[in-house]
Order: sequence, then structure tokens, then C-alpha cells
Amino acid sequence: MSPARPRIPEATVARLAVYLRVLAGLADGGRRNVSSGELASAAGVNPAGLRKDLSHLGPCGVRGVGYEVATLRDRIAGVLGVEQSRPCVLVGIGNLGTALADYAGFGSRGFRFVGLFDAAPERVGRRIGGQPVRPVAELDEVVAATAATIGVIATPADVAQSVCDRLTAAGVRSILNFAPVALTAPAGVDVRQVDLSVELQVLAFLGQQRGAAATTVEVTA
Amino acid sequence: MSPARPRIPEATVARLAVYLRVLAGLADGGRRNVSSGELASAAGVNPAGLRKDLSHLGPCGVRGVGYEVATLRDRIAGVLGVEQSRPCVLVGIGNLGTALADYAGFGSRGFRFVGLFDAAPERVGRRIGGQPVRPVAELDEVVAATAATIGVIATPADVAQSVCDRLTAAGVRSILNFAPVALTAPAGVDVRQVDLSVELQVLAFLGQQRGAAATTVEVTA
DNA sequence: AACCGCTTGTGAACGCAGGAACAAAGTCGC
DNA sequence: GCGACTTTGTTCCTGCGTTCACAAGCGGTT
Repeated sequence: MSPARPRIPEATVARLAVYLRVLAGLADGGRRNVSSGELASAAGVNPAGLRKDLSHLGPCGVRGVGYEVATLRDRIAGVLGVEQSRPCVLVGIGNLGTALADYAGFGSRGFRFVGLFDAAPERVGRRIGGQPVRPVAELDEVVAATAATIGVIATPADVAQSVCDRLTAAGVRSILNFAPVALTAPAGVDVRQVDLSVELQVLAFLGQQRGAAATTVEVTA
Repeated sequence: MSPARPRIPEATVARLAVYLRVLAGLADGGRRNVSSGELASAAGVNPAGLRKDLSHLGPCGVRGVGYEVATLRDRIAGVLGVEQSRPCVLVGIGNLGTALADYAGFGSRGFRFVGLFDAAPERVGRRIGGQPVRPVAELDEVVAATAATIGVIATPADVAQSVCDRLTAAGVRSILNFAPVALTAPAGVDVRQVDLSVELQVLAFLGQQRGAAATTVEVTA
């Protein structure tokens, strides 16, 4: 059977997605091959780390030359499963939800929104990126009809858990949550949390620490 | 001077922000004290890890009882610097930028947008959350006048680097970047990258891996 | 006043990610 | 054809984060 199942670490998968985007840009620019150093610089990572990440895919470069852009791009795309189109549903069509629905980058990465849902009647019926906004009552029906396995939650925090429950009940197995609450989901369902304000908070703390350190130096000097 | 500078790890800081949000919710609900187990469950982390995170703040709980909600909340808020108002500027008022400018959660966390900027003339002049959208030409002026040290980039990828350059030149020291490009900034400037499509890609990969594993079991059985 | 149960805080071990250094391999020049 | 240079792929190592497990401490009870 499959002789080796390497089990690529999650951190590497995240970086592979970044490499893929950089490689796509290089390929569009007509570039034919690239070295690990240059690719690492464009992706903002260490060259050695990049080579280690790529080693999980097996040998895919030529020593003394570098990597062939198109080949490497296709190899990563294959591992990440970009070639297959993944049906996704998106719940909560506020500003953030609209931004996600409109984002062109998803389409080229294998994601296809097959349903946009919102609870507010005034939003239902609007069209965003060619898709109509539907009432949440149709959620189960659409998930069943389209076999969507990925759900994105961009609702206010207070309804996120109930939306999560409905998504998992309808058969969604992977959930990306932008609402600032920790969701509980049944086993076998992956939940990833993205908290925009936490990112800002960490950034502010680092800046504050840096400022405090500078003050300390000044005082101790 | 300061006898101990504990140097809180970055991963802990991110979780502290989550605890702070949970504690604020509990306090609003009239809750007076809470145990590490319950708080960890609400935050979606391990209880032992939570206690270790909190240990960086010094002892702040009572053994046998738990943590006093209001006290712990204020302690964390003090460490994260939430009490002080931090002026921020936001560049790129598309759907994502509008969502960020509108998000009420930032204000209660010590962040205050003092400038919204966009290059598109049709967006300039609109008011979002009480702030007018200004042309990017005024960026340096506003940063100087408000002493903003945090900049948020929500522009398309192709202009993100030039916006970053202008922000750093104007004196911004911390940058949160939502554009899907790796930014290069001078030393002393912190850049944090949030890539929405990468999160979705990782989620899809994990789901694909899980599906493949199930198939393998089936085949080998 | 002493005991018991509960919860915090900390110490140690484990596993993982990141970085540097080195060997293998292929190409270009002579 | 051979040598030197370049770049990959791998190995080792260091440090960090996470988890488990236990000792310390406080409140309630008898």
C-alpha cells in the first residue's frame, strides 16, 4: 500500500500554502526556476527551514540549480489538494463575511463558496460575487445538496456556537471560526479559530515591551 | 529598578488576550470567581497550561478556591496594557478594512483608530464608525499628529509593501498585515502577518488527511 | 484546634519546531 | 575529461512550548 505516510506537520502545511502563492506569482511572471534562498526570502522564512519543509514532499529540486517553478508549484498544489474544488459555506455576511465571499484568492486555491447565509432579512437576496445571500433556514438543505464539508463562521459571537451546531449537524467536518468565542464541536470535526483582535493585542504588547526595554536601558544607563 | 522582568512568551500573551475576553464576559454576567478548569474550558485550552500562563503574572489565585474574576481581569488588562489607549491607523478601507474599523471589540481593548485611509477617491469622505476616510496622501501628517505607533494594512497585495514603507517612514513601529505578501520592514519594526486563505488551506488539508486516513483504514481492513 | 478536600502553583519530562552546519549531487568552465 | 562551484537534502543540536504529576496552601467542617 502506501509505503510511507510522512504526516506533514501543521506548521509546514501553513508555510507550503505561502510557498504556493509565491510560486504562482513567479510562474505568472515567466520565471522558470528559483533557489531556496530566493524563495525563502520572498516567503519571509529561513532558507534551511524551507528546504526542510520541501523535503516532506520528497526530492523535488536539482542540486546546484534550484527548483523548477512550475513543477514545484504543481507538486505543492497536489499535496495540499488544490486541484480538487472544495465546496464551502459561509455564514454571516457582514463586512467580514462580504470580504471573504469577495476574495478572489479562494477560487484559485480550490475553494468554492456554494452558499452564503445570513440571519438578517435585509441582507438576504443581495448578490455577492455571483452568489445570492440565503436565509439561514436553508443551511441544512444546501449543505446536504452540495456536500459541503467546510464551513466558515463570520457571525457575531453570541450566535457562533449555534451556527456551529447547525453546521456540524448538517455534515460539515471542518470549521473556520472568526467569531471571538471558543467553539465546542463533536469529535471528528476540526475547528480553527482566527481572532483578529488577539493579533492586534499581541502586537501592542510586543511594542509596549520594546518601549519598556528602551526606557529601562535609559534608566539603568 | 524592576527586579524581575519575566519576559512573557508570545504564545502566552495570545492566550492571555483570550482569557481577558472570557473574564470580561463572566464579570458582565455577575460571576465573582472561577476555577482554572472552568476558565480553561471556556477558553479552549488545557487547565495546567492556563495556570502556567497565569503564573507569569505572579500569584493571583487562592488555593482551594480559584480566581476572583474582576481581580484577574484587571491584572491581565494591566499586563497587556489595555488601560492605555493606543492610537492606530488603518490603510485600505475595502470590505475587510470596513469590518476592522467597525469592530467594536477593539475599543474596549485599548485600541483607537485615529485615521482611516484609502487610495480610491470614491471611498474618501465616507464615514465609518464616526471616522472619515482620508486620502493616503494625509497618512504621514496624521501619524505625526496623533503619534500612532500601530498600523493595520488591509489593502490589496500589490500595494502593501509601499504602504508598509510609508507607515514605517512616518514612525509606525508595529504593523498588522492582512495582505497576502511577506513584508520587509526595517529593524525595530514588528510585523505580524494574518493570512486568511492560509488558514482555510490548512483546514482543508487536515480534513483531506483525515479522509485519506479513513480510506486507508478501510482498505487495509 | 485539627483534619480533609479542593485548587493553585511549580517542577520535570516529553515532543516539536527552528537554525546551523555538513555531505551528496549536479552543472559550468577549462 | 576533470575540477571547482553552487545548491539541495539531511543530520545534529539547541531552545521552546506543552503536558503530566505532585507538593503547597487555604477554606470548611467537626
